[in-house]
Amino acid sequence: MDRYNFNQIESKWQKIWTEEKKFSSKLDKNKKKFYCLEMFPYPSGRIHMGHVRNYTIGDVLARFKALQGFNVLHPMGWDSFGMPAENAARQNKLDPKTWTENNIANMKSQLKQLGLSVDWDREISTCSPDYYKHQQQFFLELYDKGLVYRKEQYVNWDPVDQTVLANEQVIDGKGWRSGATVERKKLNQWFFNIKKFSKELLDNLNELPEWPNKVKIMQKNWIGKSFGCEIDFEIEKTEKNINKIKCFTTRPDTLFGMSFIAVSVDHPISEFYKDNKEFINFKKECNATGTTEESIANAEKIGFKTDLIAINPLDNNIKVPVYFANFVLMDYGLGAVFGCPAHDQRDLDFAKKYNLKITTVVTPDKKDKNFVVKDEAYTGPGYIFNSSFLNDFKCPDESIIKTIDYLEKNNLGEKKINFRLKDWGVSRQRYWGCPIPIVYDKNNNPHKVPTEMLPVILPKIEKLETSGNPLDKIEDWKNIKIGDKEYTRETDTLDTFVDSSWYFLRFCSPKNEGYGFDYEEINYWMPVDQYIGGVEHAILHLLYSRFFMQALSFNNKKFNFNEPFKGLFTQGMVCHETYKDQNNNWISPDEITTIDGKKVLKNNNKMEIKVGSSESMSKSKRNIVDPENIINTFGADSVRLFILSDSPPEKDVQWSEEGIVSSYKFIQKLWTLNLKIKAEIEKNNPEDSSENFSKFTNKFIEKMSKNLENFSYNIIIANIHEMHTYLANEIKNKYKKETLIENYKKILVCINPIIPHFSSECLSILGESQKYTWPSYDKKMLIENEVQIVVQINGKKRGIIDVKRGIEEKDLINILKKDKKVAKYLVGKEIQKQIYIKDKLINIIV
RNA sequence: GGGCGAAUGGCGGAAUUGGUAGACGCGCACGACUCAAAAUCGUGUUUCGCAAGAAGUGAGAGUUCGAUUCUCUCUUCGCCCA
Repeated sequence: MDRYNFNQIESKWQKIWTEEKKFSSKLDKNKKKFYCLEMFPYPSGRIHMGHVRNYTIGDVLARFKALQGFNVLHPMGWDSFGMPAENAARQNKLDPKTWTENNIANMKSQLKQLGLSVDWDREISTCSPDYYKHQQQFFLELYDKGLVYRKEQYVNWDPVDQTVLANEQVIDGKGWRSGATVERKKLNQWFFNIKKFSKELLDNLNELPEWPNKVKIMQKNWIGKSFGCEIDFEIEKTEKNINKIKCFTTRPDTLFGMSFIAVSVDHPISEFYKDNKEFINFKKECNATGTTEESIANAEKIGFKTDLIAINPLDNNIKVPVYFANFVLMDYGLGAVFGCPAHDQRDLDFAKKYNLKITTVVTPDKKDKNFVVKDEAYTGPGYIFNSSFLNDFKCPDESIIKTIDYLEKNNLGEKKINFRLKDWGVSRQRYWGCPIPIVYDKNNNPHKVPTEMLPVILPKIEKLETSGNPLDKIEDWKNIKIGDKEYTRETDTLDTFVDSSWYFLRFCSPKNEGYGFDYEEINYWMPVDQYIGGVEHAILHLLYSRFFMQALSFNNKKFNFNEPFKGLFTQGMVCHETYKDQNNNWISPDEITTIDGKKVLKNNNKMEIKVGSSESMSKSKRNIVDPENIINTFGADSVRLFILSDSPPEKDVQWSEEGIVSSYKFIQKLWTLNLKIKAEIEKNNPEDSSENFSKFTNKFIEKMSKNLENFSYNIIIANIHEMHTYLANEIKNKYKKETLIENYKKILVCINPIIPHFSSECLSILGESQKYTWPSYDKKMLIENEVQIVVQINGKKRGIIDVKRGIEEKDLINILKKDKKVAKYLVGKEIQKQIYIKDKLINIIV
């Protein structure tokens, strides 16, 4: 019998789709649109299984929606700026542009082999001036709106390489390349004022019901709304002319337990200590720890005692020292907090180290007025005591409100909502990124690059040095005359997260010249109906994109949507077993073969392999399977089928040899079935009773429709297996030609989103052009006349009986009394109670 | 330390609003075809038991006629934040 030649058939259909521009999309207001978007890839050179999974999930949905009659937008592009290109350039002496372009060409052909229904006419690449010129325009637009500003900010500084490091380049406090201890250094950098939209970004999460809860919670925590108040602490007179320190706190009710004030080393009052040698050393010590929140949290809490004394506004007799402390950050709240050691572990650690007073003011038990905190801060609920007028208030809810009321009435402080979210630093001291369209005059004042001089093109670079900021060294690019005035360019480039914060808008009108997008197009296509990608972008990328929409629509009423992604789906990772040889070296799956059920080294000595746990594919563990090899061996449809089959898409999936082989075999089986059906059609049987077949087809369509909507793709594969088993048997019943064609066509359309090449081929054999649409099903036909009723005696299953739909309880009992299997449990017993769920189940209590 | 989620055969995983636990696949076993193997096809496969039957969804309790599903306590694992 003929084998299914996937090679020939898949390339045939891919060619047809390309030539017919089957997936090109146009604005059409008479049609309902569906914007299906997967997170675009970084062009690293080769696609990996994670891409295969991501884009298969999206493609299934895009094809399904297209069959349902939606006007589908399903674009693809390249997130093509970023550090790997620079690193590769240094290693391979190839410039980042060429390296990136080669990679894109390569990955594009790999993606095309998967048979994705992508509109390639809309392809974009963020490193192309056609793209980033609009980004520069947006930057200036935001600048004009006051949403971009420049300020000094700490960065991770590698003193050997003379370069700024990203957080992930800092390993155990050392530079990843030089190994030098990383320092904190202040640099002038550009910021997007994302904090301004904290409230909107938080509140709008409620308008995103199609987002996973998990992601919404992560964003909520990241934005970090906290309710509290700002309190003015009077400072006792010194020669320093400091009258007050303002602190933010969420626990004003513990004010009577206060024993110190801690301020950031960058707090304005540090000006008064800038000549103090000990303070300078202390500040240096603080800066020696990295800039991540984690490193600061894990660092030992240290303080520098000032000569200042603060007075408790609720009780002027309580006077406490003021410290500079390493755990207070200037960019959170006001850069100053008061310490209440009894009810905050960090404050307690600090107080013990510096021998400060510990006053307990919250007791878990209202009657226990002797409760004393010693080694562990008490942060739970309870009642206030030792606190004058606050005594006996319930803590925290009641007591906090009462304290704030008091402070406000007496002008000592005010209620305040604070957000943890920090402004987005977008400057990167890198070459391979979007140039920032700013120039500086001789006094170092920033100016916008005039619109007519955009884009600021990234200059070609001959050789990338290992140290310093590359653009800073290209003198003839850096120095520029505008009119007759001389300027120097901004030599930092934009964070690549900026590139991906608006690409979904560009896809709507990728060739629009004057502006980043066309309003008519985006107002038709946006928002993205279904966005699909890895959960690792749950916070930054998604939050930045949401911010970008806020920023663009700030003082601009031309948008008819305000959130970019209506639906979000986060898929799981692709995992594989890990292997080690006897010497504990990682072994790649390619080097392994199975003999007598044991995994051994293929080539050398047939040495036995240790099989480890399944983990996400990574270079370091060598458990990577290359998609291109797999597609060439088994075909795209087999790969699509397998990557969807074993786990629900939102969970991790384990790649396995057996699995892909089994998918490949299944496609062969489907082909064999197809040939049998074809033969049966040709027989032209005279008559049949087609009711059962139609019922099956109806049910199949219903299941496929439902499971496609719900992303239950793994169940869909099971449904297709069941369909195969059913049809392989059913076609023996000599159906008429018309019956066979009608039902089989519908079934083939249903499997089209999953295995499009196979389905298209079979449909075309049946004479179908490509104009087919998603079949509808008849709800009436889903109802069976015969139903199976589960019979339980005392809650235990004792049998199943077939009866007519809609049978009455009395009649059912009578039948049961005669039923061999069930009757023996009823003989000589009295029925106390019976529960009947119509057409489903009866439970008899005896 | 806090938040979120998960735990079901040898394995991946199914199971509407609480109503037949183990769909489908992998693996394994047996059989057919074959000189033989591969491929293919068929049958079986939660555990204990010859069987009748009993037990069974991480552990323990609870609600219920009935719990994988709801509630509480605990254990382990994963992710995020600190």
